[in-house]
Amino acid sequence: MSAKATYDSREVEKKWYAYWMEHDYFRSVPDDREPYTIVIPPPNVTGVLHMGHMLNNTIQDILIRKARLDGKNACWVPGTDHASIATEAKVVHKLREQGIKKSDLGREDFLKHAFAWKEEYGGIILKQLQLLGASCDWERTRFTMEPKMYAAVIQVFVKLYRSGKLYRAQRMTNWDPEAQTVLSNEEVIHTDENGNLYHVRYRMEGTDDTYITIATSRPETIMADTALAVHPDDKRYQHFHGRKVIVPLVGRVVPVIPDDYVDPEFGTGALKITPAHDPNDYELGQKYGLDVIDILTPDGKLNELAQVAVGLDRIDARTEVVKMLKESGDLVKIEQYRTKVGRSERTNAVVEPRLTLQWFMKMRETAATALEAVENGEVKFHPDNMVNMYRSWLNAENVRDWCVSRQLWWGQRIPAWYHGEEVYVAQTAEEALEEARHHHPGLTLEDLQQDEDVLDTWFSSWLWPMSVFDGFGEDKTELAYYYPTNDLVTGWDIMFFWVARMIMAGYEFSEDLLGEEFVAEHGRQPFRDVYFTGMVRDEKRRKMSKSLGNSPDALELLRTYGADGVRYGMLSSAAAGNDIIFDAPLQDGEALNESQLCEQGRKFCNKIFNANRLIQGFDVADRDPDPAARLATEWIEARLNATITEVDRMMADYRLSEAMVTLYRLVWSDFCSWYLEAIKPSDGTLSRSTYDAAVSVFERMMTLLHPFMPFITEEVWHQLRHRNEGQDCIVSSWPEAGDYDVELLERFSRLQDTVTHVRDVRNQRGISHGEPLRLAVKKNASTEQLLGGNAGAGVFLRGAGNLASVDLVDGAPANGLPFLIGNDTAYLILNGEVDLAAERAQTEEELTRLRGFLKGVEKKLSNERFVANAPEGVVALERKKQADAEAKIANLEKML
RNA sequence: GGUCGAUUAGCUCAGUUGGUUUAGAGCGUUGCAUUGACAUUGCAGAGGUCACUGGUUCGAAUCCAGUAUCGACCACCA
Repeated sequence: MSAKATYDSREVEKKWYAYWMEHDYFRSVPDDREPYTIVIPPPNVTGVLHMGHMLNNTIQDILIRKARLDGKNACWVPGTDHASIATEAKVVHKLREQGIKKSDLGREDFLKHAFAWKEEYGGIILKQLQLLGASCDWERTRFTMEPKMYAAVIQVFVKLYRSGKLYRAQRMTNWDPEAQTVLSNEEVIHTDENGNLYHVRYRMEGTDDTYITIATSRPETIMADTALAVHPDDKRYQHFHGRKVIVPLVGRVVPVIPDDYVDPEFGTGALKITPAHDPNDYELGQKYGLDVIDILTPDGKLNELAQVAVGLDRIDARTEVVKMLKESGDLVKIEQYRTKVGRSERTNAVVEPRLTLQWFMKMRETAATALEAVENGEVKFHPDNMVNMYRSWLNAENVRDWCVSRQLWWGQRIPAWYHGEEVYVAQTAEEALEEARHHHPGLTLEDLQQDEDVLDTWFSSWLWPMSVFDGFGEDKTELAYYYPTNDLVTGWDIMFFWVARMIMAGYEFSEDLLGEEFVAEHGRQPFRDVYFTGMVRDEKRRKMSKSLGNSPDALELLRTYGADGVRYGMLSSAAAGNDIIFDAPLQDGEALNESQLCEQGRKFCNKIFNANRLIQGFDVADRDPDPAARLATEWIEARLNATITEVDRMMADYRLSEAMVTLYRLVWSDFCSWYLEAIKPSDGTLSRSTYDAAVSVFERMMTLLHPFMPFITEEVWHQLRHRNEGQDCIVSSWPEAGDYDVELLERFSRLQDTVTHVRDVRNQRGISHGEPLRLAVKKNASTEQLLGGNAGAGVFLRGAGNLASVDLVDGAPANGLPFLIGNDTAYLILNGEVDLAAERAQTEEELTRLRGFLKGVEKKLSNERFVANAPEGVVALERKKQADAEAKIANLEKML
């Protein structure tokens, strides 16, 4: 037995993690067992562990450890994502600090820097996951930019191009002027921001004082205006139809177009049309054949076409243009206005609509397939109401083609080679050349120009469940064994980015890779179940993010509460899909928050640790068990089996949080508070059979708890039986739920109620627990069953309630305080006088409550339709309620 | 503007196809307890007309409709 009364998580965690690694317990290779597979949502290679990671990796670890205990071949594949724009932004930033500009470096040198950065910082997060206890197969660690995965991406691009799903087009796209790349719609975050609505007047051509006033939030783009628009029915502006107006500052003459796109209610009812810098205006421009005048440079400055404010950043240009408009008298007024501004998810730069030439993937058909997969249950969502969000993303009206090219260097370079206007898509330059030579026999490699752009990060992530098993390589053994994976655990915020696209990839490629026969048998889906975790938010319900600085230090948390404590804390408030609120630790502890839950987890570890110390401290002798211990042992076995049954059901339904809380109560309340107290011997010596039973129950509880709290359970598991190497909790078996005696559980709970009542009486009357009292129970068939025969019940009551005697009697004893055990009368005999009046009042209060209850039940039973329609069992139950209440009332009345 | 979700004890939340003695947990709170597992503790108590209004049903926290409040997501309103 350890001398310390406090559990030291750090030492234990370090020891067991190293031990598990040494024994290769996380390792998975294909064999005869049923596989159970999870692929990690690969964190950004330069990422640092935050609360969201802790939550979702805890859940994955619980699932994988449970599967391991179930005897499956559990395989959890870890890895990192190259996160093209996020990482490139970081590298650019770092280089800038060193005075190096990305453009001065060139692609190759830049990539050298990027890889150096990756070598230095990449994978820190994976080390941090180990501190959490994550039992990933680390030998399988993958990286989305490693050669094999790079090759898979290229292969897929070529295939999709050849099947006609990829195309290149000039489109209005979201441009990040800081990263100088295009963004997908999903990478743009729209938020409400304060802005101004500028009212600017345009003079009608050929007049001196006829003006039309428009409202715009972007005055700096008026130099790119190529028209004005008004609603055709708007009386105010009908005299402008067919006329031309003059754009202030630049003097361009542009037409006024009537179009019902314009909302006459908004602003002034007149709208400037700037096709180059607004998606809607672009549409209108297309419709009316307007010029597109792009006045912005790729880094968001005004170019020569703007004529004024040239060289200024668009933000500064706005100030300048407003000043100039003021001076020219064309600025009518400025209105305060709250507007949506789109910012880049990664750089936070204000996104500019910009006409660019990009690669797109056709989504309509693919999205329909992916939607179907979830609708028909081939992929199940937990919680299942997430399907609604998924549906709204993927339905034909909302889905748009996926812009897959990015103007970055850190990523898979698009395998397209150009010869003038011609495009050759192939795995390699040589293949592209070969193809090109069909048309131009004399070409050489120098004549072909590879696309400068790389692919969207998600264009590699969507292959993850297949590419981690080298599914695109020659050898399909691994893919055929592990695919489809079982569970995917991720936040709902990347449902479209990632989950949907993996499903698309699964349906798009699995048959190619594995064959018709395989997919007919196993399906095409990349995973069968998706567990959506909630977002971890702070106390103001803001999403935790580094930029807000509102995320607690994950490593500090692990140090303070231990991995088991943190895992407990993360999970205990995290029902699937629900956001969880995580506060920074509070000094006064007034409100419950997540770190308090971690504290609770830490206390739980300590409780387990001390329960083990108690058991280890018992002496054991070969003798008959104490009757109370025998009864308590039968009971705890039944409780354990009942709990396993419950927990099994919860785990199958992905109600992990509930399962853990159920086990918490079993350990703390049932096992420690009731069972251990019941078997605790007065002389410190336990019968062997009781000791063995206690150890056996404890051991099974440790296995049940192991997926949730792996370290403490492994530690105690070993100490309990002084186990040797190789006999380890992590690879033991999940306990089977045996049959249990419901009647026993019910009987024991009546005994517990009796004890509670005795303690309550002591509390109320200030009778110390040390003072023995006597209990007399009215003798009848039911109480004889409860207390007679098996002497254990009486001994148990005597011990737990400190009663000198427990007797079955016929009459009411003197100084007896009557109360009910179930429906039966009992008397607690005090050593002094009994305050009859107070007792009477209490009894009467109880009587009133019971009579009310009985009335309700009787009303129900007197309802003929209830008796006729309700199932037999329910009616019988109501009858029993009625009989019980009547018996209780009769007993109470007699007491009075 | 559209869609989805929430509203249960002071706080944070469970409540699994409507029915098990008239709702559960943790924390907080109140009272009592301290020399051998644990004060990172034990025992006990108080605390809820399940947002509101109607409806369906023999029966509703649970299903339906409406109202109120809050939240999330999507959407091109300059």
